[in-house]
Amino acid sequence: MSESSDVREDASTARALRTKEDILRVATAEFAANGYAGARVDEIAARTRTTKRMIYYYFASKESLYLAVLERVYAQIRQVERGIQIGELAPDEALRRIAEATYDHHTTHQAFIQLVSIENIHRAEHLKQSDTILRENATAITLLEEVIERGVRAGAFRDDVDAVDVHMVISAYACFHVANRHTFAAIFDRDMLDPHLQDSHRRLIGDMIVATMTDRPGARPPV
Amino acid sequence: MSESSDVREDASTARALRTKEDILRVATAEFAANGYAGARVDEIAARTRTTKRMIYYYFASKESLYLAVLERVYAQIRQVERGIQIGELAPDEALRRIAEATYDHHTTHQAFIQLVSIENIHRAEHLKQSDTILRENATAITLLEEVIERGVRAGAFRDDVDAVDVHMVISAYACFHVANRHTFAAIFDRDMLDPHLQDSHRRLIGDMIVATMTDRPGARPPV
DNA sequence: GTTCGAACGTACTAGTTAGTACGGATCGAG
DNA sequence: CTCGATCCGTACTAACTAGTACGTTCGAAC
Repeated sequence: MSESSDVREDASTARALRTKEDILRVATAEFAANGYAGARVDEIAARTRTTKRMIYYYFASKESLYLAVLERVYAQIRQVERGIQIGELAPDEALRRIAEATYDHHTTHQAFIQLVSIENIHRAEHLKQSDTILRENATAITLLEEVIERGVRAGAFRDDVDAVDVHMVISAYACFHVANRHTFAAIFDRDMLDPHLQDSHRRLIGDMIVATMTDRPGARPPV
Repeated sequence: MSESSDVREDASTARALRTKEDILRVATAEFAANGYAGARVDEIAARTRTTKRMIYYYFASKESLYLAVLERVYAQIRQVERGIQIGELAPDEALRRIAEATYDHHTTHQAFIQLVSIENIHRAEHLKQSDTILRENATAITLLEEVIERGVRAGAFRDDVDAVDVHMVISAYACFHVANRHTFAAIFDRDMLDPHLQDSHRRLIGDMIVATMTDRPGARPPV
């Protein structure tokens, strides 16, 4: 019985999965583009190949749909973070690689950054409901901890800046490029995501984090 | 006629100004807390000492009110930027002072950062309507240009990072503390605005920008 | 071929929200 | 006093939007 039921479910589930994925893809774009309150369930439905009824069939409510969208994009960045290979790199080059991987992820996943901005406007009240995100998404830190530990032990890195601080600095830089792109471009007439600037901007965050960690503040000669 | 009318207007205007300021103050908090679409005009009205009718009397529409709020907070940061005194400071110390002033402004004006985030979600479409903001708010750059020029001429600063880049780095760091506070705290269990961290976080952005500008990338010995 | 449950579509509702019609208060001017 | 302009409050509406009632299709199992 369970076998036959599984077979039927497998077939149904395949269609259902496609439908759900279709909804999530469209919903991600709609929420990212308009915010939680500004997003329209009718608009999401219109852009899928299914109907609003199906959205509520699979996701129960606008809020649950939003949460599913959030978990999906956080799962994607977890994948990227786990895929960073630092191998035998020296601590400074490892830091640079981590910074560049974060920069590349954020600039190529703009919906993620927009959703994080939106979530912060709402004081992370939805994100706090997701055990998965809270449990799994701090893993970026363990890699950084190991690298920094190596650098400090070798006497190359300052020891008063920890892994969470470094992650904060890198994230801040990469997030800003995407999150504040439009106001920055309007006021300073420079598109931070202009492909012509991409290489130098990727290099800059590496320079910054390495220069900061290898510098001895106070021991520098005056300019 | 114009004189008497002015006198009457002065009296009326005083009351009117108080009412308008009251509305703007409350609207700033409401928009910052809930986003543009999530903000409720009725809620703003309820929190002022006046009524919804007055909001439409003075500001015509929800969108115009939002724009007025935006212009007000941008005017405030202009004031702070113009008040930064670098006097005879050496370029590196001047950079540090500018970074710390930006950091202090952003951490003490969280509504400003939230409104900028919201405005970016909406692709800066409202901000682009404000000639004042577009014309006046790039002035932060001129001070930085002068300082960097001095540092480069003295051979102390690298010359491939310009004033807009430096402003971007400083803003990114300061904005992130406020804008992403809630998701960061939820995931990494660290409140970036914790008063106990304030001093070291203020120092870190100074360290970073000075270390980056005084460093010669590539000329550093390997770790 | 009938049954059963999962997947789906149409048409609707209840509640909310931006915006307004209309009338009233206030106050200086003449 | 009373006129007129500015300032203000109450009560309403038109439009929108999340969510649902109800019916249909489809495919596998027996």
